[in-house]
Formats: sequence, structure tokens, C-alpha cells
Amino acid sequence: MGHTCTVTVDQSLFDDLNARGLIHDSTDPIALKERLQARPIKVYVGFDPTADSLHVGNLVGLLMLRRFQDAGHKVIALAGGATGMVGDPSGKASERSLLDDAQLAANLAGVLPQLRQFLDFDSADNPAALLDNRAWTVGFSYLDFLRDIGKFITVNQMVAKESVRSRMESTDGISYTEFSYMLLQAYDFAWLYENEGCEMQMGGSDQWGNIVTGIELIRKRVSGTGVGLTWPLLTRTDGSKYGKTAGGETIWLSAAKFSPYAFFQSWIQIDDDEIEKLLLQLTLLPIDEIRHVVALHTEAPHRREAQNRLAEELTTLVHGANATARAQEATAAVFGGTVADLSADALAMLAGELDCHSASRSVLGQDAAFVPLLTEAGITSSNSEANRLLKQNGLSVNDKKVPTDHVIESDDLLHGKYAVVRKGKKHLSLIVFDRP
RNA sequence: GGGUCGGUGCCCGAGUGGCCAAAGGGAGCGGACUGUAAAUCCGCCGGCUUCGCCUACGGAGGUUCGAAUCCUCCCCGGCCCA
Repeated sequence: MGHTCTVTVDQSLFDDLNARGLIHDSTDPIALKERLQARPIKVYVGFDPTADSLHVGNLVGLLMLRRFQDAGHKVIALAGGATGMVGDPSGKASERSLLDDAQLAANLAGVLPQLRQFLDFDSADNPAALLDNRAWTVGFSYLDFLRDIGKFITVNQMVAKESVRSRMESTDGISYTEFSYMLLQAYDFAWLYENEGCEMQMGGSDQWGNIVTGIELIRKRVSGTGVGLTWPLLTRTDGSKYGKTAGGETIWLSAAKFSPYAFFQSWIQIDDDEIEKLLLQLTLLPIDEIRHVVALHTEAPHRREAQNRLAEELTTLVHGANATARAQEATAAVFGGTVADLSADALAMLAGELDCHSASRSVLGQDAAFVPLLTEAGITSSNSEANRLLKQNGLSVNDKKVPTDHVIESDDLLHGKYAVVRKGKKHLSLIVFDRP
């Protein structure tokens, strides 16, 4: 990531964000735009380490910081070591479980390198900063917090916030702990303002209430002026959130938790109606280029140019160019031609990309061995499901549909040991049999 | 603490003694169509050694030939009162 020397700031940032649909709400837009054009602003986005990896739901935030840094502003990635302990009720239907210290430390260890990957921390003239809000909260006593922070915010305004109100109206209620989250986050902003000269906070649209509370606190404590901006929460056309696969699995940024191939595939499969929005909001491609790609796609949708481009951009951003190349190869192998024609090398490569399992040859030629094999490999969650799929004609091995009572033989394997199992159309797994 | 309402399968939500593995919807999965899209249509959707059996309706007991449904105690949540 090459960042240029930043004596001046990119004048077009605000308009670019706007054109990408990345501004959902902001404090006085005219003033904000002018402020961004005048000189570098220090801005932060918080990431609560609720797991040991970030997921695609965090991508917009990471990229927002990146866009600001690229435009010459000073960015802070804030790891929520403290707020993560409490849990943000915003956008959550029910109470979160609390994390213990060890878990939190492990999560932070996983998340920090991911933050590093998106931002330039080594730039000579404009490095990004990484802070953990535990630094200024652990030593803060409850009594002091009530006196120095709580005093400035009325419960009336807290209760008025959408995030709190919706939970108050739900049957689950909201604990005092989560209710307090807002103050904790507001304090972060105030602390950063007072100690780091950080004037701006950004977040998803569900963070608006928290951000505004921070601005309020800054005004009351030090008569300062903080600014805020939120981006629209990424949702599908049907309103559901991104960050999950169709099956409900979280799409992690960690290669260990979610393979680059699967990551690539999840973008390849995006609906047409969402593709432009995603290109605009999730990639750093110039807007003109995106319009061009979308135009190409509209002309020849079956080529799925736009999906390919999105998958390529994002996989490269998250996993690097090599991983992207491998994912593309694997995709071509499995969706391009006939699996049965693949070379031993190609299959060995696939073994590294697809869901891969090993099995013993001793099951070959045995009646009723296939179903339990599928379950053991995790391809199906139960024998019942495997039987059901067979009955529905939903399984194939090396692209040959498997009939219900099929006995898998060594003749069915490719190069003497590979079985590419396809569940439905697009769920691929590889079973590798040992040598005799 | 008192009163009251409620806790049902992945989610929402019916069911108030047998016809309940539990209506309906959503999600998900498979099939057809296609472009690894959308929409639509069809099928599936607890598990198992699958014409049968086992496990399940907050938990533990009990009544009954038989309970998600009735009784007792307990746990958890909402609301109202104190």
C-alpha cells in the first residue's frame, strides 16, 4: 500500500464517500466536508474483539479508515479491549455473553494483525495508530466514572436512543451492563479527543447514538467539538446482514477459520442487484471503473464479470494475490470443466483449497459405506441427511450422480485416491483415500 | 417481595389429555429453469439399524392406560404493584 506524502489532503474524499453511498449520517455535512478539505483530521473506528478474527461485517470500517489514510488523514484503529468486555447492545436482539480476560486476550491477538493488514502503520509521515481502550479504562474506578462521565449524560437521552429503546421494548430487556456500554464508548471518544487530538469517530449506522453521545460528552467536558459519520450497515436486498453465508456461517477474515477459496466463492455468488453497491463500498476501485465493470456485467450477465471482479478484489485485499490466484484456479477446476479430467497436480492443489478429508480405502467396495463416510467427513451432518440427499439426487462423486444404493469402488476414484464430492450444485468437498 | 403473563423444533409462532416429531410462516437444503444470479415451481427439513424405534415442547418429580397439554416444586424472562 503506497501512501504518498501528506502535506495536503485529498479534496475529493467526502464526495467520493458520498458517491459510494458510504455516508448514512454525519454531523453537519457542509462543515464536515470543509473540515476534511482544510487539513488532516484524526479519526477513529472501534473494533470490539468479540472473536479471534474479524469478519466481513468489519470490512467497511477497515476500508473507511483506509480511505481516510489514503486521503492523507490520521487514522486510529481502536481495539475495544474494554468495551469488548461489556458488549454493545446496538443492533443486537439479545444480551451478549461476557468474555473473560483470557478469551479477550486471545481475541485481541487474532484481531490485531488483521488491522495491520488494512492500514499502513509503518508510513514515515502518516502512520496509522493502534490503541486499546483498556489502557484508559482499567484504572478508572466506578465512582470516578459516575462523577466524571455519568454526570454529563442524562438517562433520558440514553433511553431515547433507538438501540436502547428497541431492547427495552423487547421481552428480553437490557441489562444495566449493556445499557452502560454507550457511556463507555462515549468516554473513549472524549478520551481520544482530549489526549490524542482525535476529532472524529466513524461507525456503522447502528453506532450513531453512541457517537453522538461521545460528541455530547466532549462538548460538556471540555467545550470541544467532535464530529461523527456513520456508514449504512451493509444489508442484502432482503434486509438481512452480510457477514454470514446463506447457511448462516460467519464469513471470517482469518484464513484458518474460513478458507480463501470459500471466501472467494461467497463473493462470486452475490446477487446481481447487490453487486454495484458492494463494489462501491467494499473495494478501493475508482468509481468510474466500477461503473464500467457494472456496465459490462449488464450487457453480458452470464459472464458474471462484476462478481468475479468483486471476489478478486476482496480476496486479494484480505488474503493476498497468491491466495486469490489459487482460489481462481480452484474455481476454474470445479466450475469450469469436468472434474474427472483434472490432473493429479490439479487435484493436489484442490486438496489445499476445498474442504478436504481423508478416508481409508477399506470402505471401498463395501455396501452402505458411502453414507457414513459423508457424515464422518462432515459433508452431511447426519446419515439421515446423507440418505435424504441421495434420494433427492443431490450428490455426485467426480461429477457423476450417485444413486441411492451405490457402492463406492476404487474405480470411482480419480488417480487412485481422489473423490470430489459435490453436494447440490456448489458445495464441493474432497475426500482423499489412503494408498493400499 | 406480591400479583400476573409467559418459556414449544434454527427463528417466529399455533397447539391446552390420545388423531403430536408437534399447524402455519421464515430461514436452510435438494431438484427443475438459469448465469455458481433473481423470480418461479416441486420436494425435503430431530436422530437411528427408517413400514419400526429412540430423543424432544425451560428443569426435576407426580397424576394417568396415555402429557407439550393436568398437579407440585424449582430455574429464567416480561409487565404491574410494593
